[in-house]
Amino acid sequence: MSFAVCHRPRNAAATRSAILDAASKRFTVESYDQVGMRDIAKDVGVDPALISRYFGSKEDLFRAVLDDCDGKDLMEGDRSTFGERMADDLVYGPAKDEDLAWLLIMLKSAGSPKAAEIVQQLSTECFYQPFTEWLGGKDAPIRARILAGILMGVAVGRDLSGGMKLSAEECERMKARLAPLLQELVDG
Amino acid sequence: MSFAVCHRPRNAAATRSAILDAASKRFTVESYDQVGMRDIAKDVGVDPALISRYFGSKEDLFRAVLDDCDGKDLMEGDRSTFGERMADDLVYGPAKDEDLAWLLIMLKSAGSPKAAEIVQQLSTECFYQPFTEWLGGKDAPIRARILAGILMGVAVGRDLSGGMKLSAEECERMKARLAPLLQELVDG
DNA sequence: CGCTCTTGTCAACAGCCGATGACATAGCCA
DNA sequence: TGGCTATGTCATCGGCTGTTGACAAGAGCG
Repeated sequence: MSFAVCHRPRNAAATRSAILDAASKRFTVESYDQVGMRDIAKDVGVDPALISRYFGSKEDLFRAVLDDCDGKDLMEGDRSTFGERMADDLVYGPAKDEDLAWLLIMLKSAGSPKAAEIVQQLSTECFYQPFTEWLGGKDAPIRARILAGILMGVAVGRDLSGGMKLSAEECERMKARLAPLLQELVDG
Repeated sequence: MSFAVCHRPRNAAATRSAILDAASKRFTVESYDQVGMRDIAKDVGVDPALISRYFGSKEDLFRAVLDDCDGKDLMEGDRSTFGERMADDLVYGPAKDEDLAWLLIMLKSAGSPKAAEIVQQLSTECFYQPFTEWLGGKDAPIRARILAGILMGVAVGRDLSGGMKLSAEECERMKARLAPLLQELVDG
């Protein structure tokens, strides 16, 4: 009996990108420590050693992931519906959590000192600064921090309780409370 | 040359409590995965094996810590100054982080599946339920979740950036924005 | 074909962790 | 004093992780 394994065509750039993609997905869902090289490798269908070869170390891979996602997803929609959209993502997510990629990675990696240091180095330039500029107006840096905090915090609460555990009506009420709260911070 | 090491008197209850205390402090500052039995043992001045003996496993120790802190600290002050107090703790902490012990432990442990499961089991009974009752009024469960989320989220943001990195004046402005936001959620 | 560089795999290492069972010692009681 | 139990220590195991160097297989080219 023989199994024909489906090999991807040999292409360094493609597999590199596939690794980056798989790693990104893992890091948004699990903590830095929890994500193993072997997990990512299995996702891509590749030997773990290859990742080390391409990216050097786990830390470097993490850095590459952070460099890769620009964090602009949060700010691409209409300003006037920001609160509504985010409240929806938070309550009914993690369906469209791509918007929150940066925030979720920051969040999940807060536990590990190594990851936290990397995030600390990159978050300002890659996230807070553009987000602050997008916000604009009075106290923009402060509003940015509070907004990011709320989004992360509610996401934590959701994950910890295993999916928000609220009735359909309660979900709507939660959305109804969150949306204006967020929108007010966007508007200044 | 001989060093006279100061041994604590042999007392099971006292050392058990000392271990619990040290573990609690560790778990509020570092993530579940990051805290090692050897660290806690070193804090207390005890062999790591003793912890396993007293508490069974690391998971059981974590459970014991969670059972130990009742989470009532958040609710013991004056309701009308809740927003002010919490905003102060968040911006100028972690000086008085005892108030936030439950929240910080929940937060720090979100990364580890094992810890998250334990938190999930205990958080409702030991934290959310009393907090919700303390809040009272309309949509209390939802307001409790949002409040807990905001407190955790802003704390994450602070830790990640390494201590809020704001000027004295900006800190005051942040407090000024956070306090009413929190208070409004308390008042309903 | 034969050569060579790239792309990927395999086995193994060193380090850390939590947990275990055998051993040592302090303190109490007869 | 002699002994016994509670209390604490030590050495060690098995498992997991990131990383490394040696090896195998594919692809372009003369």
